[in-house]
Amino acid sequence: MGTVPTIRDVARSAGVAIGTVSRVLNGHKSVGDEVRRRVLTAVTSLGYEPDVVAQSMRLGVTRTIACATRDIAIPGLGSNINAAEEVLGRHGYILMVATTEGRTKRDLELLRVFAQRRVDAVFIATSSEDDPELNARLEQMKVPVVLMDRDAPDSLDAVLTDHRRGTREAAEDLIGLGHSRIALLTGPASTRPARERVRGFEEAIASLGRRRRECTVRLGSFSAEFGCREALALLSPEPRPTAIIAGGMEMLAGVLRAIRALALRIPDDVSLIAGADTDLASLATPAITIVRWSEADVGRVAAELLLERLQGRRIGPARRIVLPTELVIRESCGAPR
Amino acid sequence: MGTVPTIRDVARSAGVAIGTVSRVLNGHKSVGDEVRRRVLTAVTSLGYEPDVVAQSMRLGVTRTIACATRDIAIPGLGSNINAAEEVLGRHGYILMVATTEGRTKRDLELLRVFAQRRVDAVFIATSSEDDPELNARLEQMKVPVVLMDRDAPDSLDAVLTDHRRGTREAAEDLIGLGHSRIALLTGPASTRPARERVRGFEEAIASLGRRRRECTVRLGSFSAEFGCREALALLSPEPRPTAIIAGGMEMLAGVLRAIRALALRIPDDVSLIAGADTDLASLATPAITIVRWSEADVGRVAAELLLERLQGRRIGPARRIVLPTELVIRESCGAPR
DNA sequence: ATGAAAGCGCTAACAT
DNA sequence: ATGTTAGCGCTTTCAT
Repeated sequence: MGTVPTIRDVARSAGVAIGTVSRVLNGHKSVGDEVRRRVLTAVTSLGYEPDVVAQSMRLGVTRTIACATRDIAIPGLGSNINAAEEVLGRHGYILMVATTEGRTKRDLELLRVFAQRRVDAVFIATSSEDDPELNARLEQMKVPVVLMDRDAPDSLDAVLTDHRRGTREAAEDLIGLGHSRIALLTGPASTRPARERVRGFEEAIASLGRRRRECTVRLGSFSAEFGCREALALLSPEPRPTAIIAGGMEMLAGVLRAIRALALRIPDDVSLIAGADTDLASLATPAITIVRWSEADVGRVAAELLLERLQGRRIGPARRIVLPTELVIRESCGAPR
Repeated sequence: MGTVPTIRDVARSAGVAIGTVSRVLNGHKSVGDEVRRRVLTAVTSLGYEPDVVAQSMRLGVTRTIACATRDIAIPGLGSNINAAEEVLGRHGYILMVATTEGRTKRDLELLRVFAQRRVDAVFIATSSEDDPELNARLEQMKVPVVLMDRDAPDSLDAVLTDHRRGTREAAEDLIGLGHSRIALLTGPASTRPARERVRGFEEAIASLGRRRRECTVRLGSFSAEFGCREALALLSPEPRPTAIIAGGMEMLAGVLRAIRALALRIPDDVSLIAGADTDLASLATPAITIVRWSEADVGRVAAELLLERLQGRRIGPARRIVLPTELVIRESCGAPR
């Protein structure tokens, strides 16, 4: 038999009706011991595996969850997806992943693909929070959606990180050290992490009074390239910032490259605080002070929110869960010269 | 209408038969312009999205590809999956991902899940290549399988990396510098990358003559923890190795931690060469000499092999594609003291 | 306790 | 050019 066996083959081989096979496989009580045994024997001898596609069709659920992010290779995102996959997997769900490359068009395209594939839920870090069409489509989804580090549209569940507090504490630390020419580099204003970082930054530099004008904010992209380019532009001409906050998971590498290229010393020439706890941050010389949070927790919590919705344990309005950040002081900050 | 519209709803709304709707949607020529227009209007006004589950059931293909690896958060693996997802996505396939945590039991479990879900193909970096049951199941898969950096069972397509050459060149470089007490740290012998590194290493140290006995090989795990533990054990007692090759993508971080903990200097006290090109390797102080290869290429090539099989462009025997490595000399190696 | 049959949404073969 | 229908593999309702 060169073909994949179906429930019908099992039934024939066991000499029972297909309904009975189904009952055995799904653990229904009302099946005779002798019949059950025969069915199970047939199953193993044929190497039968139930067709999940057919089950999905019949049951109306796919036990599949979709996940869309900018790029899986970004340090923290792997941990995030890993963690989510782990809890989802324990409940029989499987993860479908796709990347958006930060293009809103691609978000829209993926939402459509996910709908067509009848996934049971989606979690997504959208490319932009202020695209009206994307927001509308997000709200029109027929399945639960959990936003990761995004808070619009606000009708959806979201798992957030307290970047505002993290950045505020980072800036306060720098100010405490005597800095006033501080630069914040982060992603596009259309994403919450960037906006929140700016808010936290502004809250902190308010204490600088009129000297706060010496501070700079550069928004644009979370990429290392952006970090490198902007740091280069910022640090080349005098007077240059005496401290930089690299607000994003990938950005540290870029900023570090710029600092090396200019042969600047940390923290003597420039103090540096990075977002995200990576091997690079902890093992760079000097070790880099960071705003730490757990992307694995984000993934885990997102998966749990999803499960609550899927299991009907929760039907109320959207929830937002804000996960904490922590400033980890290392050796990359000192007093300005 | 609170429910998801089906092709039947579209047909009713457009006043045609469902077969006609199907034909319009699938771009068959023999449909009148007027009718086509009516159908399309109905589709958009109802917000109809074809049910891919039903299509899969009917057509017998899911346009879904499964991917199993130890851990998505490992630096290179994200790039690998990213690249694969990108080429697969262009052809209408979507990726399902799952992690094995390096446990063979989990590989087996996933193979079964993938079979039940009727994925069209799978690519996998197995946890072990010498588990007879796993190998048997791999060969029994009814769909194309591509191995990533594994070469058993040999009836399957595989995309490999030339770790042997990479490690040989690394060791030769070290020997050229005057080292003879060289240690190689890498993963379990049940995986090809570890075995190949050992081969390359032994080829290189053969030139050492009887002094080759001073060299050490430690196999066990690709994890940073293993790297740290082994490096600690190796470097603590005298006489210690004068050079270490960290053979794995995650291992550099662990070895670096150990070296820091022992307050050793690179390259004065110990020379170091790492596998995989990470931000950490290029931005550490001193910058770390590495064996470079492209995980993104591995993912891309694997995806292309899969597509060839899926599109029937290839039916022959298994192919193995070996991707090159390159030794990138930086500042972490010097003459032994 | 078990069998028979309907039906999930779709495509393609067969009619007309 | 378009309508009708079988059937993909399964679960579940309805009989018996």
